[in-house]
Amino acid sequence: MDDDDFDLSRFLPYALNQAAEATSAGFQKHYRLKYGMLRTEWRVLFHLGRYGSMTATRICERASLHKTKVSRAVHALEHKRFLTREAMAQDRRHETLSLTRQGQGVYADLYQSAKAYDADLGAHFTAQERAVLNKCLEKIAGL
Amino acid sequence: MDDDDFDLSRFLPYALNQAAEATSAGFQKHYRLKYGMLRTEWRVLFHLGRYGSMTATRICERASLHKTKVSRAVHALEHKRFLTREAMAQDRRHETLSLTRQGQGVYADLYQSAKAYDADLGAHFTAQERAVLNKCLEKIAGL
DNA sequence: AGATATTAGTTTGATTTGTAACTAACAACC
DNA sequence: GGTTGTTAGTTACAAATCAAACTAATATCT
Repeated sequence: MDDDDFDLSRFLPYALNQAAEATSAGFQKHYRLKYGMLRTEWRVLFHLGRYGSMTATRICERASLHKTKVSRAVHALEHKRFLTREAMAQDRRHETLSLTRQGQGVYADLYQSAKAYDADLGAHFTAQERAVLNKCLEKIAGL
Repeated sequence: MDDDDFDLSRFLPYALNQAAEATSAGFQKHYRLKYGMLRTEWRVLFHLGRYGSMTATRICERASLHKTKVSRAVHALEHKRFLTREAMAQDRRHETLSLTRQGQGVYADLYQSAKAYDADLGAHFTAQERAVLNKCLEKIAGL
């Protein structure tokens, strides 16, 4: 093909995926090896741990996850006894999900790992670069 | 948990995945609907189209893809008659992969789509932001 | 030459994901 | 009070992915 001004490593969908893969692979060790959790499970756990009890649908919205994915993650976390569910009185279709004591412990642990991992990654950039990066990613995610 | 200085949307593995998801979903339409291709297939096609004939292993290295994924993508592309393979004379384990005329046409088409899509995305940022973003992503991908 | 080790790529079976159809609880309307 | 519609969450089946074992070609070492 004739022009040379387009490099695959600069094509955003590609570059973002490569970067996401690289960082995810690194963080996976923490939740996968130690607790046998999957990516979606970790996300659900984190949402509940960080933002408090909420319903599955709310997690779907917040995390842009499909409800089947969340449904399965919730079952897995329940099976590991990291969370419990309780149907709401006024509308029994809704189930409030809450971390158990154990789940909170796991969250606290992973939360520390996440902070440390993020700090490691952040060390490669200046505060300004980091700010721009965050802003761009936020904007892109909201498209 | 006690501190509030850690937001999930600022945790790099998470933020990168969200951004990658968002952009990938948008671009998928071009190769999936039109040509029935999967993500890995598109990547393989693009590598061959942009950087010329090469062996499967070389694509694995360049794209950080596992060989089974590439193997399947190559079979799929071959079946669609977008590429051909030819064993090298000096070492018949190596197969040189090359796009067919048809494959080149598909590449040319998707290449245009990619450029246009990337330009659309880029319109949301200043040149400087874009430069920082590229630099950061490149650095992260190489960790 | 013959045994052992590497390398390119493929295949297989288990895990994970995606899509779409489904159930159950509620709401609204007549 | 029954039909119709909507929403929360689940289940079932197909498609995609991952890990590990495998085949075949070559290289190495004696």
